[in-house]
Amino acid sequence: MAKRKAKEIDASLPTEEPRRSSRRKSTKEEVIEEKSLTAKPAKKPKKESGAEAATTIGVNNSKQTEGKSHEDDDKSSESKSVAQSQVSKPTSTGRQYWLMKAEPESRIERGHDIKFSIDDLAAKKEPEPWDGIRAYPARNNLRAMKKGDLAFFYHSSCKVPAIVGTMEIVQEHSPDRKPTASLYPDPRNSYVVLVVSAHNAKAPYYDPKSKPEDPKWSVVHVKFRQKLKTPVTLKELKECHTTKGHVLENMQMLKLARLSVSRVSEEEWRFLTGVMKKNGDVIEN
DNA sequence: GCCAACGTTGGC
DNA sequence: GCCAACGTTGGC
Repeated sequence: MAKRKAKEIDASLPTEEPRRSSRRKSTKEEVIEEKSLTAKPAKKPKKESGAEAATTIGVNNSKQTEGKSHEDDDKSSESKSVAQSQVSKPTSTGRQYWLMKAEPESRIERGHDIKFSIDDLAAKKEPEPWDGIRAYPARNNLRAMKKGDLAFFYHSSCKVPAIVGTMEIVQEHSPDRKPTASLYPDPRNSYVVLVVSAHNAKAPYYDPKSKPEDPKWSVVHVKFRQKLKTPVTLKELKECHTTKGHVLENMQMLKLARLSVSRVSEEEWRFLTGVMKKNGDVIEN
């Protein structure tokens, strides 16, 4: 995310998380509490911490039925465009690896700044929900994540696109429909706090098709692990990718450039962490 | 169900 | 800001 994720396509079940799309009329979910804070507007784009929001505003949590399947994956329309997801082959350790993109520079999406960098993640004290994923393939990858999996944190849409750190999946997918609060600029020189969710038309990731009863988008919660002293740039990744027979020849994020949440094979993970070590970073693992 | 138009992502 | 890639939409 940033979880902005990008959009990917794919199918599978609903999870939740709103992002953009058409409009639906919002229902009561959007509670709006107004407080004028002089604070600054919300920060992270894609993700937003639910916890934080919840406390700020205790709003509808009532429904959250998250129980409903997390598994359904495909409802036809959702599954039609599938991304080629390489089937996940179990790794020797049983742990899976991923690469998740976020935008470290400010960018406004539906009136909301989506910026989210490795430093922003590092500053979090609580598990961070990775939200904003609005493409099925990416969402499917989120749903395939298991607690304990590791992921590279990638900075996209910035001067030097690169893998800049690592994080751990600490909570498997859940609907993105939890109430989350965001601050929106108000004409009166203050900010309005709204409960944001996929079902709120004013939310940056609003998606009219995501119904509370059947969450379409999901989030996973991640925890910061480390920030690289020396990022592994997209440029380097591409050089490997285009080298015949290279370990990164089939790396998903390079084949599907627009996929914001991609799978990293064990071999790719080892190769890349090896590069990081050569660069002088200590990779805990 | 096909496909052209359109929109978005994201590197450059 | 441009543009290529690619997903989505919507008419037929």
